[in-house]
Amino acid sequence: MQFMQANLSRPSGQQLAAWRAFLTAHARVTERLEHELAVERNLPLAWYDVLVQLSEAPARRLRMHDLARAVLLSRAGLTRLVDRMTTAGFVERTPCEEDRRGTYVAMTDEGRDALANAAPVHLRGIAEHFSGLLCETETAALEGIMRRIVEALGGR
Amino acid sequence: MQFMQANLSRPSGQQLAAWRAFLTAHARVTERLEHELAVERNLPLAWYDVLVQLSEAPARRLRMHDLARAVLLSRAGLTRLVDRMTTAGFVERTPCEEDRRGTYVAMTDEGRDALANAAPVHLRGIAEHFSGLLCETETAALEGIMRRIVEALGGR
DNA sequence: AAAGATTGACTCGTCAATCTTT
DNA sequence: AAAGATTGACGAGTCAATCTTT
Repeated sequence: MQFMQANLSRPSGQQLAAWRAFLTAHARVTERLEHELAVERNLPLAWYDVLVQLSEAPARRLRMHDLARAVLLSRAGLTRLVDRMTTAGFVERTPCEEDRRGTYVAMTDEGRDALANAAPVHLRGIAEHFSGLLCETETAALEGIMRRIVEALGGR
Repeated sequence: MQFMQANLSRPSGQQLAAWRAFLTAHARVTERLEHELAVERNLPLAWYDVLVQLSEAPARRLRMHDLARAVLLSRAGLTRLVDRMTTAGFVERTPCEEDRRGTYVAMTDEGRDALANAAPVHLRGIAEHFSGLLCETETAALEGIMRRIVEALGGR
């Protein structure tokens, strides 16, 4: 049955084309969304992402470790990002009473406002450059494929 | 007919889920491929990308401007990248005779060898973490969707 | 010893300004 | 004046080492 086996170590031309299209689409869309948010609301996408994660967390706060996982950033990288966002007044650190090794990052009211202000721009961008281009079937199929890829990598 | 219109400025929950899955899948797959190439061949993905672009170009060379477009990097960023790759002996700059403002970047034999050495690792990674997880129909559908997205953004 | 977080040194990429050629 | 490319100053992220708490 060897002849029926897909080649596991060499993507076909068609498969490579899909891979490249995937990379290009991601790069173009994210750079566009990044640009729109920067120009219209003066907010980096990474900041927006942090604010979203905090807004969805219980009590609007998360520990550094959990926040780092959520935003796909190393712990060291997140420390710097939170430094900047603290200076800007969007978040604040509070010591973690039950485990004093930890630190909570909590969204301030100012951070809440910044998120509310930026969300329409970002959501409009997603609709315009991504989800608005797919029909319902495609959206569902795409999500399934992407989840499968994440899970195959041990997607926590 | 207003009630039949999709909401163009607010993605639905399903659409947002697809968007997030897309972002996560991209981040996880590229970080894995980057890591495999770094560990097994000591080659950054950006270097690999430059070598691939040059290998596909006529006479194995491209002008900085065209190379920058191909690898999704600013011109300034590419200047630094080519500096490093020149030091490593993988590419070399040659002045452009017909338009002396320009500079050609050409792949050296050493660069050719590095690419040949790294390609199996990278292609195996793509097969294992991406294309091997999709059936033929899905691959074609995905490519179509991604191309549509790129084109909607004015996909040069 | 191990986990959570931070810091220092370093790498990489970007913007704005500059230089050369057209 | 405009295009191609490079440079300086800077912003941002990573690794390894460090500090504190468990």
